Amino acid sequence: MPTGFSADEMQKLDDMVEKRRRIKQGELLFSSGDEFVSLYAIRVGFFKTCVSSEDGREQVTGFQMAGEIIGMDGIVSDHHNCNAIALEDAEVCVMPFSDIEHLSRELPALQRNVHKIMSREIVRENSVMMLLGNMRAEERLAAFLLNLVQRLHARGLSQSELVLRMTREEIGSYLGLKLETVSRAFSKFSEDGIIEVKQRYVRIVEPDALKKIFNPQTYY
Amino acid sequence: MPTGFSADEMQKLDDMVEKRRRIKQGELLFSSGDEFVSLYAIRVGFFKTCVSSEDGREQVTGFQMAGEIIGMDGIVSDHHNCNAIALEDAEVCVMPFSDIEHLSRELPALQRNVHKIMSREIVRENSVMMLLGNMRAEERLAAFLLNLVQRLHARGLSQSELVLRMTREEIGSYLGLKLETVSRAFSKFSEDGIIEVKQRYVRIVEPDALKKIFNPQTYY
DNA sequence: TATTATTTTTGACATGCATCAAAGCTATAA
DNA sequence: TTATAGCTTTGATGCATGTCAAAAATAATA
Repeated sequence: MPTGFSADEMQKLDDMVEKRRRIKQGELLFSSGDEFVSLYAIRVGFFKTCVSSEDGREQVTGFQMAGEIIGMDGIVSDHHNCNAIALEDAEVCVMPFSDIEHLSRELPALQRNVHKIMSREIVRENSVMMLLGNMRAEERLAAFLLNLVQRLHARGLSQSELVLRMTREEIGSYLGLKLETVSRAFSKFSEDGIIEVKQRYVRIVEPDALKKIFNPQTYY
Repeated sequence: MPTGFSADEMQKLDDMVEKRRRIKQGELLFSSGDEFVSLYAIRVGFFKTCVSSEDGREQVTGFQMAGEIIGMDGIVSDHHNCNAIALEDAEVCVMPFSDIEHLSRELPALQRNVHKIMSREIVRENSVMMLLGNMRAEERLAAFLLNLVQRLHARGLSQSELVLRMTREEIGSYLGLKLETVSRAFSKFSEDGIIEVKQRYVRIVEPDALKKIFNPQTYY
């Protein structure tokens, strides 16, 4: 959240985000069909969002970490359109959307922020579409790992080490691959000395090699 | 746009959308990297939006028709993040985003509308992710055709006949398929008597059969 | 009209990933 | 410790879609 607010304005923002909610690993923050009331700012923990078709196929649409906002899918129809599941014990700020709308009429900086957050999600989904539509398995996994460490690094964590919060199956669902294919791609990267993997722990040994796989052209 | 505005408010809305722009077939409304200034409401015509990776692969991220809003990808970074290309001669309303933000502070109904439009785009992209991640070629094409006629029907056009504004290759790019695969799926549907195809013209003979292909479970 | 370019269709073949299966590993509980 | 369940790895095989190629249909241009 940007700064530049007066004390009074800060107070109103604080009031809006005062309510907290804890979600244990495996529990739902919201699910498809729930009435939409609030956006959620993740304080601690890690989530996945997923949609499922009527015949039971599931698509993970994103992984969200601390500092990210979740729930914008619900605005259009006043009902949530996906499930949000905690991949580890988590805590969120509950931000009633009517409060957000009300307050952002007074605070242009907040208004702008809300717009940017939604636009960022649209742009993110655009690049997932590129990934799903055009990339091969190893490119997808490289893109996924690079994106994860980049976001973790932006939160002050390592840019070379990470602990995956999700299973191979969930990664596969996000990347449009089967879990076996994800596992094989991990093994391949490991054999090639690009990463070290031990279950959920991953260390990126050769980030440039990963980037080259993700985007061959830049390194012709 | 919803109603319920006063005469004064309607005037402000009118002022905001007064500027028009014509785009000929094949021309760009905006392209990736352009400074973001305005959203565009399509008055007439048909667009595609696409992103391209540095090594030249292209992904069509959507097809937009009259009455739809385009350009929200630009908000997050103040620069557009995709290309918008007219698939037929088109005309749009230019809506400066600063005006939209300013006015939506006064008009809650407008504010709500802007939020819904962005949320709708997020939800749409979620279902494209499902399509790209989980569905097979014929399911994708069935979903695509059903979505198109549904949107055309909502505009007062036929729910069984349509003229495609895009090539097989563009359909394929949107659906994560090669043009040959799209062509084969069209032929298959045609052989099975589900649709009639003649180049860009398509008539849906058996909508239920299409829905069944799109979503087998509902019809077990 | 003839000519050229673009788009679409169809066939033959190749391949990347899915599927099926089994074993190994890890974590949790008894 | 042993037992159980869940997750991951690896191998063998199959299939849906990609690739390559050529012809047909259509549209654009001279």
